[in-house]
Amino acid sequence: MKIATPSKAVTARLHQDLLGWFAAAARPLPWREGYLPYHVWVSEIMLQQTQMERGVTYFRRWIKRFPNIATLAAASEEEVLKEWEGLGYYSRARNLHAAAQCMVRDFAGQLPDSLPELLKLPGVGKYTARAIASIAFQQDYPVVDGNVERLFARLFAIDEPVKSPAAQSTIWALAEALLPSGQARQWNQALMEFGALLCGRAAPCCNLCPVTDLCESFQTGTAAMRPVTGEAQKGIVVNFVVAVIVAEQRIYVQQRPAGVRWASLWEFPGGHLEDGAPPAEAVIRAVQEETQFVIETQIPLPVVRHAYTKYRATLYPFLCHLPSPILPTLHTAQNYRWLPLPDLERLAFSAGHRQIISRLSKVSDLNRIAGLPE
DNA sequence: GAGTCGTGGTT
DNA sequence: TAACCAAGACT
Repeated sequence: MKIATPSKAVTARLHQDLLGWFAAAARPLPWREGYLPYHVWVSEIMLQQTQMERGVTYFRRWIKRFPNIATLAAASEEEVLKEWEGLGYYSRARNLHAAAQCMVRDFAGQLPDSLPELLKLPGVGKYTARAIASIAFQQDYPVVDGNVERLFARLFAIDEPVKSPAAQSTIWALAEALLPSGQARQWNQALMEFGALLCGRAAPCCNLCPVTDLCESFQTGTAAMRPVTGEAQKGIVVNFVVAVIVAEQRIYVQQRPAGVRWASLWEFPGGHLEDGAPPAEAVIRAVQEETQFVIETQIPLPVVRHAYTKYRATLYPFLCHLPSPILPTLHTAQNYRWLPLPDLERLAFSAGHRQIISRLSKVSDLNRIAGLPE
């Protein structure tokens, strides 16, 4: 598709109205208080595929725990993942950690300020590198995120899927052409903020929009049909059995290996549950295969639903214990621990397993079996 | 370049 | 409820 470069008059109107709107309506986000490069970088990584409100919550906690690049670089991976717990896409946290160590090693503990150097950092791609260069360092680079895609799809009536290579090429070219030199920090944020607050996905606030006279979708009544998206993806239903094994008042947890989903996070053992198979029997087999423990009793715990990426999982957790009074030792490459229930708070679990833990404290049988106070 | 990487909110 | 998706990156 071919979209004409906006005229000088249209460009000037957009600059005036969107920058003016942003000056009045910008949310007071924490990283906007001083635009410290470290703050801008962390916020951009956290906000990837993440809603603003959650991002801000995690950001405040993160900055308290890791106030600067040096403290982040010096932290352990386990500490980093614990701070990230619940936010998802955990490679972002590992990349943040690795990039901080890279900055200490190669850039005197500072964020590099050139686009090519930023692009070399793990976890920093086309969007994030330009966001940091423009917002933190006030360099003239445009950004295209989901907000800009949606806003441009409406303003310029882009009628093919915005994620398609052709549309991406068009949108980036428009972003280049529209960028007001010397104002990239405010302009890029203005586009994204406008997309988030006024030109949202579900309900574009056209009645409040200052540029409806320039908006091709508004003029043709197609704003609600933009942006065009690709094929819908169906969720895949999966079921798992999970064993909370208690012995000598401690609970068995193991660390997931590198390179898999939830890498380096902690979990309870278990396995896939075949359709129609009895969960109480499956959990015995799954635990024996994974740990060689032979579980003696299984008490069903509340079922947990956990959706992640394209999967919709149902977890069938069981409270289990071992016949032997001695904590078994494992000879596996996998890291594992036997811990009292309160100590599980210090480890990072996936959201599904964290849900199981949060319900454990309410299970009186656990208190009895584990010998904890009722 | 299509698939994969989480999670909670919204519709 | 099932599907969509929110300041994407990586393979």
